[in-house]
Amino acid sequence: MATTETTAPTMRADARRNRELIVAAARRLVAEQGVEAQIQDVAREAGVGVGTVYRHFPNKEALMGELIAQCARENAECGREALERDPAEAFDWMVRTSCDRMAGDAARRRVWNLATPEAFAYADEAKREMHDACSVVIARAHKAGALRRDFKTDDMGGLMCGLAAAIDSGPPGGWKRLMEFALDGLRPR
Amino acid sequence: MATTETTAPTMRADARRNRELIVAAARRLVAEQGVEAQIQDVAREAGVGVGTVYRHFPNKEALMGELIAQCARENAECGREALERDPAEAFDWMVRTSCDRMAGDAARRRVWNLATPEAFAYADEAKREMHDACSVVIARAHKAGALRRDFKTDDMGGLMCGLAAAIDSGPPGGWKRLMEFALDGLRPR
Amino acid sequence: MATTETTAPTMRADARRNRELIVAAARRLVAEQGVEAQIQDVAREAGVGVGTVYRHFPNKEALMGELIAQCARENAECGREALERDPAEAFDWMVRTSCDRMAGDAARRRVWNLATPEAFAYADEAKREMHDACSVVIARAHKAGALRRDFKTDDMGGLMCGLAAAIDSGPPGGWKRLMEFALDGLRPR
Amino acid sequence: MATTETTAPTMRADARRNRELIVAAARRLVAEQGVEAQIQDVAREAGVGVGTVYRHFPNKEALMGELIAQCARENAECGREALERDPAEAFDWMVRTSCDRMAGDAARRRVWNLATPEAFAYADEAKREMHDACSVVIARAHKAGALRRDFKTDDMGGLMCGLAAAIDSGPPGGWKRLMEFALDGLRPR
DNA sequence: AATGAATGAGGTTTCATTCAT
DNA sequence: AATGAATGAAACCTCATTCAT
Repeated sequence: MATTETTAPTMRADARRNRELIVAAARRLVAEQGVEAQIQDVAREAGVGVGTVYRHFPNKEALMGELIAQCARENAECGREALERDPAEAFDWMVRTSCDRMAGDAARRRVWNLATPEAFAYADEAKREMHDACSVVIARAHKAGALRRDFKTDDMGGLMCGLAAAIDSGPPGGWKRLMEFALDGLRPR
Repeated sequence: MATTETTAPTMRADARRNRELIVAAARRLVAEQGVEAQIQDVAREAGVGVGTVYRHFPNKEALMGELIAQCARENAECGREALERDPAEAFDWMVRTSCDRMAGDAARRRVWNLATPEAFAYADEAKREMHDACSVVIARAHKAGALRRDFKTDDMGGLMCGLAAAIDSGPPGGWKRLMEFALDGLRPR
Repeated sequence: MATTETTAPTMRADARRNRELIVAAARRLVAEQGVEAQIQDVAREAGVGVGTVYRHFPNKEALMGELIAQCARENAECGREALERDPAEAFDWMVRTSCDRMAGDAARRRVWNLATPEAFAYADEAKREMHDACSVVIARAHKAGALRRDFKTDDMGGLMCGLAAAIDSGPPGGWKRLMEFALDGLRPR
Repeated sequence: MATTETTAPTMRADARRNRELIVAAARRLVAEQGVEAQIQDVAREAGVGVGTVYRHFPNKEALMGELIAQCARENAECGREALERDPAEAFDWMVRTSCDRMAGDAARRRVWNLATPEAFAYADEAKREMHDACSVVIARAHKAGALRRDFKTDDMGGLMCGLAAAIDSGPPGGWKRLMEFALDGLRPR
């Protein structure tokens, strides 16, 4: 489960702590400023030197990639949580919960629309994890007759990116209606 | 009537031509590289000097703002075109047509998710124009019973931003199904 | 004669002046500190901004390459001056004069032993010019019986690099005896 | 008699071994990359941590100084070996052998032209050792009439630096002719 | 004694903007 | 009005050195 991109269990305790501080700091700054956030500021916010950031991430793209990976993992977790619910409602719950969490965390939604392709490459494994988790929820929803059969797992990316963008634009809270419209559109006729 | 953002009729013919060349060049580069496109490159692509770019736009944000304004005006135009259609189908036609055009022109969709708030400020008037055009289409669609009454004009921004993001992510053409799902979701139950 | 690496005659007068100031400043600093000399310092020494250095040279290697090219051209010039002398003495004169000039200008000797291969690549044309000038001097010296026939033009590089290194090490002026020993060794037995 | 620069006999066996591993690693890397070689890489190549490098050498210059000292000692050794030969040929043998060994070991020649004065300061004792060994060979060669009387021990440095530079520049093996020219030049007329 | 994570000054390079020509 | 050379703050990244483990 732990990968090279993830906090390795073999890492020294203080190094692991620093790595987490860095990612958390980056996430906070990306929430405020988008991917324009600067490495110097990330370092200061994390309370470490720039060199420490570069010890953990070879360059800025890699750090952004880790942020994407983290958000992807959180979405995957959201999908896994959904598995404990009634298959007829799990898909809606997953989408609503993901949106709620994106609404409460600007980094979590901005990362999808702002990062470069290179940064995305660093998050490949996490994206697969997210994809896998969603595909189970979607399959069950199909079986329960709660989701249009022509909605495929590959559509999830576009859906969530779209909702992320919708949350970021428009007035606060205005996205909720849009999300419900989308969910309505996804239910079998 | 003419504002600083619009091509002033009092402008010398060659100046107006330069302005148009600059905006067109910027649009081409933004399509390729997003807002990271550099002024220097815009100038070269337009066949003018950087100084000329700055004669027409006080800074980069203003140029991006003009791009946003241009795209907003195109969407407004799309709304006005829709008025010539059956009110029951005009809204869907407007959304489908806008998406088609965004799909064929990366600048037209990226500009919404990448520009800074400052850049958006430069496009205020055009946004109002877009808003006005859409609100007529939406009002007629409501009256024709073709659109949920709880979909408001203010939701258009989020909808279009969301669809723009969906087009940019996911496989080519994959957005079409998502768009239809969204339109389905917007029809009265 | 003018190449892209050379001051182009089409360049604006002030730009050409700046370019020359930059190269001269770089040469002074390389004389003092070797290729470790910093671009910031070169800019300050030249009285221009860093950006101006980078407008004229894409990167540090290119600037060092221009220094190498300049020194190579000066050596070529030295070879051409030698052609006005008695072929029996021209080779010795060329070597002695080049060494004298290297001794009086640390950059002119250090550049050969300190620069990276990438920097050398920028000076290819100038090196060819130097090679061509030397080969004429050498051919005439061979014909005049003033130079061992087994000394080839391709040996010039090693000879001059060796003498440059010898000048830089050892006590001031001590290189002169070494140079004369070398010249003695190059005369036919 | 043992100095801080030399492997102290009081050093623990494993410490002495580490010191040797570090110097050997440094030499390998300097052969490849010159003095630009990084301490981090030296440590990895030696199979120790950076801290261990700094336990043995106060700073990078000191490590480079030890490399210079080592090469100087090897040259001194070469001089001592020459003492077992016919005084009439010993000088030539010493020069040829040193060049051969420099040709086969890039570090052994680069160290002379790339190191800083500070690094050289660390190698003072070894340089004296080299100087002493050479002066005996030279004195005997003078007595045997095999070497110009105006070639002094102090010229050895310049000669060897020059030959090192000549080996490094020019085509592989091309230096041999140059070296023989130089030796010819050093024989009494 | 050894390790390697952390530091941060300092390096190269970029690019929005200004201004002399 | 147009040009493009010049500017320099600020970005990213490196690496010799220190220090907690």
